[in-house]
Amino acid sequence: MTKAGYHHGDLRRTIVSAAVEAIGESGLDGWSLRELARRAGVSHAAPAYHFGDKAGVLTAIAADGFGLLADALEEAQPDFLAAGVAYVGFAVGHPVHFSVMFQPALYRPDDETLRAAETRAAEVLRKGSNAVPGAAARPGDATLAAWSIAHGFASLWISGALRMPPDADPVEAARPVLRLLVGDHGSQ
Amino acid sequence: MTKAGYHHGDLRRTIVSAAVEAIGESGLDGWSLRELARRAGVSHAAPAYHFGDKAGVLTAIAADGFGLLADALEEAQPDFLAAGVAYVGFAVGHPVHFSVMFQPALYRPDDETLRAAETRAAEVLRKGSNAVPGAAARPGDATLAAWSIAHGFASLWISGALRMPPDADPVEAARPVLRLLVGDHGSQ
DNA sequence: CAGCCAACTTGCCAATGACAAGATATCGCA
DNA sequence: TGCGATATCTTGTCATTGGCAAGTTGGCTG
Repeated sequence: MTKAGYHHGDLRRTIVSAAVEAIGESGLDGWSLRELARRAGVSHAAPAYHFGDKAGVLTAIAADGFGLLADALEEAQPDFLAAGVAYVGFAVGHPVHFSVMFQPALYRPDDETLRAAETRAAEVLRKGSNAVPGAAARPGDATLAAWSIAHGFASLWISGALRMPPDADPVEAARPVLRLLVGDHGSQ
Repeated sequence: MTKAGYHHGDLRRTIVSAAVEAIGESGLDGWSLRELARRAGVSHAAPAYHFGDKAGVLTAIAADGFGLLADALEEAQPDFLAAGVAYVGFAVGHPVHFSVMFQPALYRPDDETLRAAETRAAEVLRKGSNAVPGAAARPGDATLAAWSIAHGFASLWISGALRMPPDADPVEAARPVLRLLVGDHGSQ
């Protein structure tokens, strides 16, 4: 609900973008509110007005992230394998959002905007998880397995633990891996 | 190679323990070198002598973590499902180590001690991964899948994203989930 | 045009990370 | 035993930061 056209225009969004960029460059604790203010050309306390503190900025990033993730997953429906691949694609494409999202200690998990996006993303996962072999017997486990393998692959890729060649395509690398769990059922 | 019996005795280990504890209480950026120094009863600059900076402390934590992980995995050999369960058990039992380990931006990935432990842990994964169905065709993918599902489950559990009841046992919850990938082959 | 309020700014303080220089205890060695 | 070398720790310092309080600006409304 940011009203555009004030002193700066849309400082809120500017700050979030700058934060994502800064974190991408210098890591999760290589940024400061004051640096964001400088980048945006405002005074050192301006960010605090919109976000309160650092956790506020990270809350906004996480909320954006869950929104983007939900979008990506919904677009891949109803092909569940494609949804898994999309999960990895989102994570690798937005590593800062992804990293923040799954460290709730960094932000305010009870934020309203955030929880809405979070719920939306979780729904897509639950809906499509019956494509996993053996899902009928224990549907909860199938959801967990699918979520886990996509999340794990994405996390490991981002962290660099997989030591892939720099030009490797994470999305194409993920597909055969996810297929080992989901099988060749493909859609539905 | 810390020689014990100096002024403090074993400040290096004391600081690492205090850091793990502090991070566990207040999160990854809720601690300071000065706080660790106070807890250990030394001057504010003492930690810097042993670790240089914050990244140095986190490097030590990550190295310890990879060592502990390698121990846990080796103990579970040759049952690959058990190794997966052990992976989750380590992560949930040492969430601070686990979180740090897979955020290389926080520490110095080229540290010697660290790389040794890291390599040892990676070896165990590679060795046992042929228990995954379809592993013969694409052994690399089977390793990735197994690592991903265990890593993903652990990460999601620690982050709280799974919204499990507080008394739930992560290790027992993981077993049927991992079995969906590994199958009932059990050992070797 | 008068007042109101959102959107900033200015000023401030304790805490921190990092560095430099000094102090001290232990150890090797004559 | 004594002495110097060295690892370990302390003291002092400085720029930077997060966060708070209080002031200011500029558009909007009635």
